[in-house]
Amino acid sequence: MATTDSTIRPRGTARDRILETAYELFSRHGTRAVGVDRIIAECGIAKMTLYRNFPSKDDLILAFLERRDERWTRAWLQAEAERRGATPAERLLAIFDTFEGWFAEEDFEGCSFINVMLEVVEHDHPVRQASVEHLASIRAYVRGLAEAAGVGDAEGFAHQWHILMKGCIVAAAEGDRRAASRAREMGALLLAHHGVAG
Amino acid sequence: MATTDSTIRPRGTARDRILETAYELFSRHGTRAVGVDRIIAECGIAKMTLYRNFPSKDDLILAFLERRDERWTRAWLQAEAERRGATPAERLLAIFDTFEGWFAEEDFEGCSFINVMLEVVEHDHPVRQASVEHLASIRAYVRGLAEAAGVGDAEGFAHQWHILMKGCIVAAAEGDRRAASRAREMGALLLAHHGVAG
DNA sequence: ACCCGGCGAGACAGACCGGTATCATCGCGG
DNA sequence: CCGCGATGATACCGGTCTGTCTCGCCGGGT
Repeated sequence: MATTDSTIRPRGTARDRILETAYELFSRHGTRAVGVDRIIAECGIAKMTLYRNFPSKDDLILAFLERRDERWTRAWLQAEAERRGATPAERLLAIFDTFEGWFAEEDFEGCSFINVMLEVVEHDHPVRQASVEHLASIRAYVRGLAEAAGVGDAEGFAHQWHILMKGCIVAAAEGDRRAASRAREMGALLLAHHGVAG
Repeated sequence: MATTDSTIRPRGTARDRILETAYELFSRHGTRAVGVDRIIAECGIAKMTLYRNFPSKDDLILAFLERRDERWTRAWLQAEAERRGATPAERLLAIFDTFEGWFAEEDFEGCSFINVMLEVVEHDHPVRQASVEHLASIRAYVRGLAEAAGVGDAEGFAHQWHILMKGCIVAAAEGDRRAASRAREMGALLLAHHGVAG
């Protein structure tokens, strides 16, 4: 193998430790509020090591968004939806059941894709574009479920479902602890409107 | 009158010119992206004059949010809803018709209350709290319309309606130009579910 | 044995930020 | 006519940010 785990390094490569720390800090406090100095201080790594692995802070943010997609979107949200629901319609509604527990967490951090998209004001900035693309990939998952549920206009349905998701996430950030069930109720109405049995 | 308009000052008091410039810049580019240096440069006013009228930048942001409430929420959104709709239910739906034109604007700036709330991470920061309160005042207006429309749980209805509003604003920021009509359709479903004739 | 590359530590540069201090000027009221 | 308060212009201060540079260490392959 290339590298053994018996090295002095506590866990994984330097790059991975940096990305792991950045993930924690960026997701909890935002990418603008966290500086590179804090990241290197909290994972005990040299600044040059960070800049050798990531040419700029923006590149680190892009890697963070990618990891957020892997963990939050796929390994958590999609996995929970599939675990909780058997049919496509059940899985769509299970998204909001999953959100309910998420919103109740002590340190609810919100949706990083929305947060980053809104805090980067330049319309053609790569970090903003990446956030928009990651949001689109969430919507693509919803669209897949809608198609499997037999919804006619799956694309339009996915956009509407995503509006419910984003709206209740913002409401939760605002302090509404029942935002998930409120959105779920509207989701059920939307499913019924498309002739899907709830 | 206290002051004549024949003074050298082009328009209004210094405080008002500062707030006017800050309103334009903050609403279009965000409060963090715009520094006080840019504000004073663009309205041709001395820095000390700004700090004599507003003790700190945060105070200026609070005044900006107040003006945003006056202009955007009351003078624009509520006025448009009342102009376009005759009945409470029509006025609720007219919110999304009004949004449609807003989203289509070249320099669509999004909802400043959402933007500021999400960019200020400290939970007890006065600027964040003010944003949350301004959002609540929008919801209170929706609640009033819901009560007038004869909705049973007007408070819960208002929270749901507000989720649709916030969700489609975020979707519009993402680039979805049909976000308003998508939300309007769900609004009609919600009204029908509460037994209100659409 | 030796060197070399990755690494930690920290100083440093250059830019920008919010906020303060100074000084000349100008309008207006007494 | 004189003085005073508000203003404009500008320099300045301390802090923070991203990103660069240097130095010394250490471990592993040849």
